[in-house]
Amino acid sequence: MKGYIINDRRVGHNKKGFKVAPKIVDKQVKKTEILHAAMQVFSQKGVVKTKMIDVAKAAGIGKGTIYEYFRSKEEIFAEAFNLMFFHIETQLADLISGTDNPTEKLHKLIEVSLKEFLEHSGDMASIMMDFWAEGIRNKDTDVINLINLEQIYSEFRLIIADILSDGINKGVFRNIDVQSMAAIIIAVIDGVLLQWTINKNIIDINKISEVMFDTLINGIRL
Amino acid sequence: MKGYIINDRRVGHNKKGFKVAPKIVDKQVKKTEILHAAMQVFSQKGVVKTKMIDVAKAAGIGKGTIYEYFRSKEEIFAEAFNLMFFHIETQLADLISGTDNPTEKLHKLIEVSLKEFLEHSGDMASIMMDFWAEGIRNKDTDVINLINLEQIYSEFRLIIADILSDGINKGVFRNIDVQSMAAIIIAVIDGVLLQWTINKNIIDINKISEVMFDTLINGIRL
Amino acid sequence: MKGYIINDRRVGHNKKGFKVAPKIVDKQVKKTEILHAAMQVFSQKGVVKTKMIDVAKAAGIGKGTIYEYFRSKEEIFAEAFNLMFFHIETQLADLISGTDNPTEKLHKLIEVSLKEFLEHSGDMASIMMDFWAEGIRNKDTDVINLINLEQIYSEFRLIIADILSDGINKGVFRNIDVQSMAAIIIAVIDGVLLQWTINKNIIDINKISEVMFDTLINGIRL
Amino acid sequence: MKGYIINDRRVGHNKKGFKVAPKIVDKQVKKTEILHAAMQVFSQKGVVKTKMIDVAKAAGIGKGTIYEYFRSKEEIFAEAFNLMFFHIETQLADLISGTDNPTEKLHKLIEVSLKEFLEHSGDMASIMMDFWAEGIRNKDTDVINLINLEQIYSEFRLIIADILSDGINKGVFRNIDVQSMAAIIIAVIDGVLLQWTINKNIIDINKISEVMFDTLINGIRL
DNA sequence: AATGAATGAGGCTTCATTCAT
DNA sequence: GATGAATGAAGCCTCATTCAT
Repeated sequence: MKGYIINDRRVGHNKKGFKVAPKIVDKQVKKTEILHAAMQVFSQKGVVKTKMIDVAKAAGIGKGTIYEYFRSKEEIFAEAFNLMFFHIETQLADLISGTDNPTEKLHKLIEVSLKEFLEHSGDMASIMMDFWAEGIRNKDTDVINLINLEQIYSEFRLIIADILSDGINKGVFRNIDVQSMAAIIIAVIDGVLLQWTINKNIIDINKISEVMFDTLINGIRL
Repeated sequence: MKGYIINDRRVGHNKKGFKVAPKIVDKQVKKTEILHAAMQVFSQKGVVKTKMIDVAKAAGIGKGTIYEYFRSKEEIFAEAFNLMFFHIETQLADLISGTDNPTEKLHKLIEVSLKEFLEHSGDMASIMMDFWAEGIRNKDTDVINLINLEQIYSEFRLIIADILSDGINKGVFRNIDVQSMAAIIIAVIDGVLLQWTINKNIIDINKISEVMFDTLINGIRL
Repeated sequence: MKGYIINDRRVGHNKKGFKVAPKIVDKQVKKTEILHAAMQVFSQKGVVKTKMIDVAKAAGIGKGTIYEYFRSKEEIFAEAFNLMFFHIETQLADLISGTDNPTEKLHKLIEVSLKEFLEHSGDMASIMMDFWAEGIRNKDTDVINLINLEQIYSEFRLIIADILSDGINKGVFRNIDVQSMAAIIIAVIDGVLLQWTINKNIIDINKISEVMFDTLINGIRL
Repeated sequence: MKGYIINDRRVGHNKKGFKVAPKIVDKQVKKTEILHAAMQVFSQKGVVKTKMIDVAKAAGIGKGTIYEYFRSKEEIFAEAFNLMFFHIETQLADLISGTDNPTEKLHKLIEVSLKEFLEHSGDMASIMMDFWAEGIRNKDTDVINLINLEQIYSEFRLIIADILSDGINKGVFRNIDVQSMAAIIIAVIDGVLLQWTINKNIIDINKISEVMFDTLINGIRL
């Protein structure tokens, strides 16, 4: 984890040599406020259609003020992107750490990623889809330095691969290719979120979640 | 001759019956040419970053000429989108119709969608991801009338649900919820394509395809 | 009169020395056809909003064909403009020549210009207003060479001034400034046509025509 | 300082109560500045030929700045149009209110509308003609909502009809149709302005003004 | 530090005119 | 002669970013 969020709150020094930390903390707080406002707007209008003035209004500040905290629109996007995935990763790590049972971990993983996630933070799913779309689009441009979809997915795959390896070692799962299986599990989750984004009414997340877990476990258990 | 298409059904007659000499251009063919040029550019720069002038240059025509064939940038996008999914659907239908065995059908479905598809039309995957991203982004705007992601996904789900129902009836698959399972199968394919788009080197499509099919069949067979 | 319409139908010669008049007549005829088609469209859409393709369609010919007969859109406009005023001038001259009585002449002038004119060629009024508007707008541009609003108005004033002078000589009218009075009479007619163009329902041409003539005669009679 | 207007009521407060330093620009004043610049250009090039960049240059600002004050080119036109007629109406009302004598009122009306008006604001006449031409052309389009030539003329007719009715009641004018006469009086003024616009040298406004008033009074007095 | 007025590069689209057939 | 496909100059407008206050 690159530590995008919990990062360099450097302690500054004024001309007279005294330490001045508070100001910098304030800056960080306000930056996060703007970020949250931006995410709010992103989820409503999509990244491309979101204008700087929209973000400013949502944050209750002036348009120019944004540039005190971010270099560009792209940077806002990138930081929001990273903030979101940091949240998700943290949430997942927490839930998974609640048990030692690999099957249980997978169950939680799917449940949290789909059911809980959608029910409690539906908006987030929309933003994620949008970030994701934007991430794809920008895979060959400058933003590549700011948002690293590749790294994020690698990390997710690693987490899941670990669970699977653990399950295999414990004799719960059969000896599958954990790298591929990890990719597949992430794929299903992403794919379902996508379909849900397209039409929230047709996709019955509860049923799908259940069927997915059943099939998965049936498919990989020893 | 900037690649005009010459064909034989072009000699028109004016009101007085005299032969006239209209330019020998099949509008439909040229339209398709432009569409292919556009898709080429889309796959390289992404839809949003593709400018009309880019499409024009790629098609070897003038900027204004595009508007002889398309009303707007959005229309080009929508038609390219539909063209692509028409191709995919046709391809899938063809392959699936080659056998009566539901298991075999699923195998082909996955293989074509992933392995074959990527190997033989890698660019298409990139465009599809991009279209898809764009489709999500525009789900609440005017484009909704031109590209209907919702309908396309419904059709895909239907095709797969039919295979599954057939398998259940034939006693090959256990009695799963076919709607959910269909959504899940599509989800995996989409999700894997996504990861592949993000990093083509890490995702081993052959392995994944195999693991996916194994797990799926293991998971749903009676 | 510059003779815009009745002009140089030159007799051409082909390579072998034989006279070939017919072709040239045809050209003139077709040119006039296009002109009439153009005027039709002008009256419906206004000059600026009329596109070459509109004129072509109205004339039942191809877009490019227009350029066989006219150098530019502006030339079409100018020739249509002149054609129209030539018609009007001819009509007026005809009517006025029907009597020797100056009062009668003024009566006819007003009646033809307003009542008859509007009743029988309402469309023409619209075009005229539009031509006129366009003439004003282009008073400082190239078109000045093609349409000469200035000359046309001078000619109109001359016709009316002659009637007035005649009336003064005959002891029917008092000794007014005929130049000014001529300008005024034209002004009323133009101004009423304008108001009629703006709202055809409110302006009662019959009443106005009557009141105008009464007031005028009352105002200038000896 | 490109001609910013500085005034004293500009110190704003943000949510937290701190003073902020907004640019010292009175939006309304600047809007009017742009409007005047636009009218300047309109009078020189005509409305249609006036481009946004022309207006920007004339106002000494950037192209984009215009859009901070006006939604579109059409809106600039409409507001300039209304501003102009507001000026005229105000001027007329002022002058007419200076006396109770209907004859005197008509005299002033004509004199102001022609002589004074032209002498002191010659440019305005050109713009008015142009606005007017544009108003005619756009009588069937969207602009109808912004500039209402119809309503403006109705108001003018009403003002004049009132004067005439007053004169008739006072036994100064004979019992003419006031509606028609009002239309006619406006018509003469418009028509004379038109001819003056076409050729400023030939039209002797002083003489015409005098002749017009004489003839009118002669024509309508009891 | 905060602001929003100002800006101009850049994009889409229109349409008069050209020209190969 | 007739045609309409092709074109690109030109125009309106958007919006991220700058910067004076």
